[in-house]
Amino acid sequence: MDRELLKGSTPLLLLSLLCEAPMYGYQIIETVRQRTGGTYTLKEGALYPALHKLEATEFIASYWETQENGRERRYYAIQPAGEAFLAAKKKEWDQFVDMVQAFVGPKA
Amino acid sequence: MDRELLKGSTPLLLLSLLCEAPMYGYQIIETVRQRTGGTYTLKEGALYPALHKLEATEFIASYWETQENGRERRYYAIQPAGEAFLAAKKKEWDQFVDMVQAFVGPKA
DNA sequence: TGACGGACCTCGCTTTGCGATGCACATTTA
DNA sequence: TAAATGTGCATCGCAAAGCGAGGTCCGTCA
Repeated sequence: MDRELLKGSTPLLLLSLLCEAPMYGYQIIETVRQRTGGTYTLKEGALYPALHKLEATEFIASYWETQENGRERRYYAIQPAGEAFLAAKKKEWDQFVDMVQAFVGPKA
Repeated sequence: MDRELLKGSTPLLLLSLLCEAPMYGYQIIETVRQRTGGTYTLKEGALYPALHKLEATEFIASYWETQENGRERRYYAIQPAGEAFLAAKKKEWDQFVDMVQAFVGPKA
């Protein structure tokens, strides 16, 4: 998968996922990898900065949770502002797809 | 339109357009602007470098043509290798759209 | 003890679009 | 005739974002 295509779609993916349930970083990577059958492996160098940026703008919030074995995980949960932003981003995404498809033709 | 989304889709757009007919730079910009109803204005700073790169890899070829009034235009035409590349890119694009839609849900 | 995997993160590089700017010449308008 | 607009090419420095690589800590299991 051409990485350049991914640019800009990461926040959309992240917010969509977190809209289902709060998740922690490693879990997000694994979920994406599994759901795409391995075609898309979200990289840590892309994930964490994106997550932190989303948190800085208060579209998501994070909290640490301790597991039974004593280890910690940082969970991220979507916030109301994040849901609104997600809705807007999704609209933009649909427009974008329509636009490109107007040039390359619809999916074969 | 979020410019980050555009990244990576420019070669796809360009090759798709040139697959219809040879075009010159300014014409490409105008065509895109008109077909999208103004929502997407391809910028010169994005267009020319992309065009030149496509030419360097021999996916497209260029030639100068003199108009009746004496002015010159640089036309770009798709090459066989470019058509093959376009087909591959389009497949990748379809996959990409499917992938994202698997997360955000289908178009409303 | 040592390897593996879970889990967090950062840093420098590259790519790419954008905004600004520049140049040259034709046509239109004041 | 002079100025403004439009056509047409192009480059430069900047910002954003993904990537690869690297780093740290800790639990588990052989």
